[in-house]
Amino acid sequence: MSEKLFEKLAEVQRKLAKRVVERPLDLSAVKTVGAVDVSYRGESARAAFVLCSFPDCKLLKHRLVEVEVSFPYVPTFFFLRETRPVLVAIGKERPDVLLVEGHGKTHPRGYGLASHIGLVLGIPTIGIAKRLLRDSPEGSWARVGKAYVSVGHLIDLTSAVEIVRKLNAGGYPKPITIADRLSKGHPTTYVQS
DNA sequence: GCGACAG
DNA sequence: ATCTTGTCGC
Repeated sequence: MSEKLFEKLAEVQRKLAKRVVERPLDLSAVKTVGAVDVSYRGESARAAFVLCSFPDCKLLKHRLVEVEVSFPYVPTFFFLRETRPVLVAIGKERPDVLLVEGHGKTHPRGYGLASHIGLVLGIPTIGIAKRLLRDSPEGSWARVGKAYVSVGHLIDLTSAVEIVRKLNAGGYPKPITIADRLSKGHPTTYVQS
């Protein structure tokens, strides 16, 4: 139906991918880690943001927002659907590094949601996903527990893996799990602060 | 039979 | 993701 539009958007992705910065991140300077995840209820998206201390991973802050869905889910164009809700949930928070549910460079065009959020906010981001997409660039991901980890922006795979390992809890990064439950409204599993 | 591209 | 059913693989 809109084959032309998606080819256009794919070209934009390939272009933006070139602006992604991949470099080591000094872990000793990381004091806070943020995480975002989104769930859906009909036409509204519920996005949760959580802020945790690092490396002890204590919940410092959390926020839940509701935003109207503005784009359908189209494989490899996932970022178009979740960018808005994610940005609203993050608000003015700027964690030292942000975990994003979705891919970073492990995307057929090297530019998934995690990279997009990192580029837009200008902060280090890490992509965390449960499955790989077809045609993922070779060596662009690493498995930590059940999670596929990839570079979002302003970090390299080695640093990303190091961070995710320290946050691993039951096979998935704890901050993401908390954000996931928060977005789905499971009060008892995240209530604290 | 119905199919498998993040969520 | 969400719904939903039974169950497991080409």
